[in-house]
Amino acid sequence: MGLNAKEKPAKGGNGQLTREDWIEAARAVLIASGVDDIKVERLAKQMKVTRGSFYWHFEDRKDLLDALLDRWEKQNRSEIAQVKARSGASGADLLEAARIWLGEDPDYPVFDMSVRFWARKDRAVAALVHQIDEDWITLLQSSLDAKGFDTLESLARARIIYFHQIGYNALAIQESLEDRLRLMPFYHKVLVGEVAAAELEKLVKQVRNTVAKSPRA
Amino acid sequence: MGLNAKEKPAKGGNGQLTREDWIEAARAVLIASGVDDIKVERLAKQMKVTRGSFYWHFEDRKDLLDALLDRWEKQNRSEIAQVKARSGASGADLLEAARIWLGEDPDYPVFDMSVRFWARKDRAVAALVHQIDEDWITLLQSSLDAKGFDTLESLARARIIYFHQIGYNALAIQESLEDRLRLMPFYHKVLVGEVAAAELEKLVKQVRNTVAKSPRA
DNA sequence: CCTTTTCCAAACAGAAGTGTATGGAAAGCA
DNA sequence: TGCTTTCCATACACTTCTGTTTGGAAAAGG
Repeated sequence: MGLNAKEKPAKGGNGQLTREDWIEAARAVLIASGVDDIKVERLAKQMKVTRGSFYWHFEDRKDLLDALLDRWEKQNRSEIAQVKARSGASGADLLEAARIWLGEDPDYPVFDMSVRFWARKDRAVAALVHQIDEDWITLLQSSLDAKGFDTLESLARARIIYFHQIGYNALAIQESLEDRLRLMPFYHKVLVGEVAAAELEKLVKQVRNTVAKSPRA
Repeated sequence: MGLNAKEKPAKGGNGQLTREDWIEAARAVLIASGVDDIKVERLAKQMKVTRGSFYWHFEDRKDLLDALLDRWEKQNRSEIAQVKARSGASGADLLEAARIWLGEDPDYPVFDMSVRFWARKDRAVAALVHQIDEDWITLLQSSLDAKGFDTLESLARARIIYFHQIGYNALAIQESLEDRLRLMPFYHKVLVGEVAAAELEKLVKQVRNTVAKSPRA
């Protein structure tokens, strides 16, 4: 019920559907209601074609899901790389991570959670997710190491930061960005143990700009 | 595939199946693979009866799911009440919460996450989950208030603690209890800002006992 | 012992979904 | 223009799931 009517015709340029079109539609369903609701038949109906089209672009349903997972992996690796790249000797990695988690793709948190839940039913997905998690935590830990914490405390703090973010995504909290930004100084104080008022101020402004450019639905 | 063979006959005492038997089986499936995999037919096959039995005990599939959700709610409310009850003027609420989250039911975290994901497809579930979350956070915040933090910082800390726990559950991390207990002093230091070595030591012992009594599968 | 309940089996009706085989239009190329 | 490749429609076979109906065995009550 709801969006069974006319979606955007999309159609990758001319009148034809591309592989990407299918993946994008599947991603939307994954975000909206989870892997199990990704049905070839529904997607076809939604895109106003028959399943014949799908089975030309894809081997089978699993082929589509693999492509979707691949997308998630690429996005995460890209983000990790961005954080690594943008944080030089300044040691501002945490703020860079915050920028990613707060701004960018508005419905990425839900996408992420959907993949995490999907992982419970698929060993391969689970392995990939776990690997990405390790990379994130290691990145955060090394950043905290550079700040002077000893190894074990760095690990504890890195995990708190990362788990907190995942937990926040899991709760799918609907709060205004302003409310969340208001709490950020406290978050930073607790998690990193210092204030860094100037850098925080800069971050908040940047996040506001990013969000302004990609308004919510 | 896998557990299609002979489960425990269960059968609530004599040879008959009870409503609880069905709910328990459904809970197992929910934990293993999510709501969408709770199928009347599969449950019946697993319990070696026909669906005729199910439709005698339950109105329909939704009736079963409602019962399952009710179970989750009761368990959470009970836990919140326990934490409230056991923490008197000592202000040790956080450690009480930790005891609950670490010890008790070994696969509760997964149960919890399953419900959270289920909430994405069902407004009623979402509302209930959100309400429980609010209760937990409020409880934690009031505890931190009592420790002397001002209101806004208490909220930030409460959320970090709670989100961290949920995030930990979401990642479904397979680490030994020992490893996690080893990090606890750091967690406590970061999240609460003090050490409390004595109380922590007591908690760790109690958790070990609790787990020893209910061994993992 | 006879009659209700209680609990489940069996069979029916129907929806929704996957994958395959085949044909056909329309664009691309020669 | 004729041929081939690209992309999709149509139809078929099969599986899985829900919910209903009806009947029957077996315990419970009288």
